Amino acid sequence: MAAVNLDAIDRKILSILQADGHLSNQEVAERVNLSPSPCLRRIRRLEQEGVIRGYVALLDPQKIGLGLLAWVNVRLEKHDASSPARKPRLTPQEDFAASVANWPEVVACYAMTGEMDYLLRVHVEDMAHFSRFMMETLLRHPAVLDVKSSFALQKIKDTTALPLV
Amino acid sequence: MAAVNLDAIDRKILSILQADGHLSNQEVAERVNLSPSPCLRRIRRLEQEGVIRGYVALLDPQKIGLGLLAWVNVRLEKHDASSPARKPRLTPQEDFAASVANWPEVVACYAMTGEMDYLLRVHVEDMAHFSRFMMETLLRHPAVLDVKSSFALQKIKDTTALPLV
DNA sequence: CGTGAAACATTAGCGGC
DNA sequence: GCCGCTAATGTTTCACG
Repeated sequence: MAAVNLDAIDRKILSILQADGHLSNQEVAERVNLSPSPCLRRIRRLEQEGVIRGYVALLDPQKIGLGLLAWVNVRLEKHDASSPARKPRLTPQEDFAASVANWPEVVACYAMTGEMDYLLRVHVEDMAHFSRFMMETLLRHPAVLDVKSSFALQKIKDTTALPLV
Repeated sequence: MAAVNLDAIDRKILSILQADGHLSNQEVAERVNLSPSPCLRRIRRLEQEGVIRGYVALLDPQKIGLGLLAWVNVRLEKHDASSPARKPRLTPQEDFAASVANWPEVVACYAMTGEMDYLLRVHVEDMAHFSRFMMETLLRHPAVLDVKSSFALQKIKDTTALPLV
């Protein structure tokens, strides 16, 4: 969980693989001025330490028909401890988190500071689908008290590449 | 830009590569019950059509010392058209977008509906770094009128895999 | 860390359904 | 059109210096 020590070559490897995860080890080795085997050893080490969480293909939402991107702020009911006949199996938080895991249109969900409890990133086809998701899924969830939605008008920047400190 | 026609095998390939972009073509071919060459031809076609935008390595923010994740809502000054001595080179929107591209701690930025104009996702080491980013960079930007920040307390879900409709 | 060799993967051409 | 075979080329990976 704690931060890992990285030297300059490690950081260079990470920044290369953040930009293109499909480069061959040989290509990466060339760019960091190493021969293939030590470069591969570093990459495997970074994978095992969990610095590299994995490799993925990124898709274009428009091209697969997901034309609408929304952020939804969600507030949950406060766990009412005044009259619990018996202890519920799940807190509202646990119940909500478990549901979010099964909603594919929700690609990200964070518990947040501030007025609202959760921030969700939601990809859907269009406003009709968003409306259905809200009415039939999110607002029907027993733990959900209140929601506020905003919609993306324009993407200025969106990268999976983290700054290397 | 428009959505692309995908058959069941294309969707299966995409869902496999969204989960693991490092699988060999042979492995993918096996899982979709195709021999390697037609599978590779499909993957190359999906890449060329832009359905697959690219392949990347995902890093663990904690492991590289990025312990704080913030969302920042930004409101820009309204372009004052009442007394322009001469036309400025950039609108406040263009000016802000150009700056965001150069701030590595801002990994995502969307123009949004609602009260605030932009939503930024910001990865930094800790609150001291966040404070410096705000004071010395974001709030000093001439186009920025007003900001509101929230901080991630807990990650419930965060995936790059989009739902395949 | 680098070298070399075996094992493995990618990819283009061609024939068949 | 889309599939699958084959064969040449390129890549990964490991033992060893």
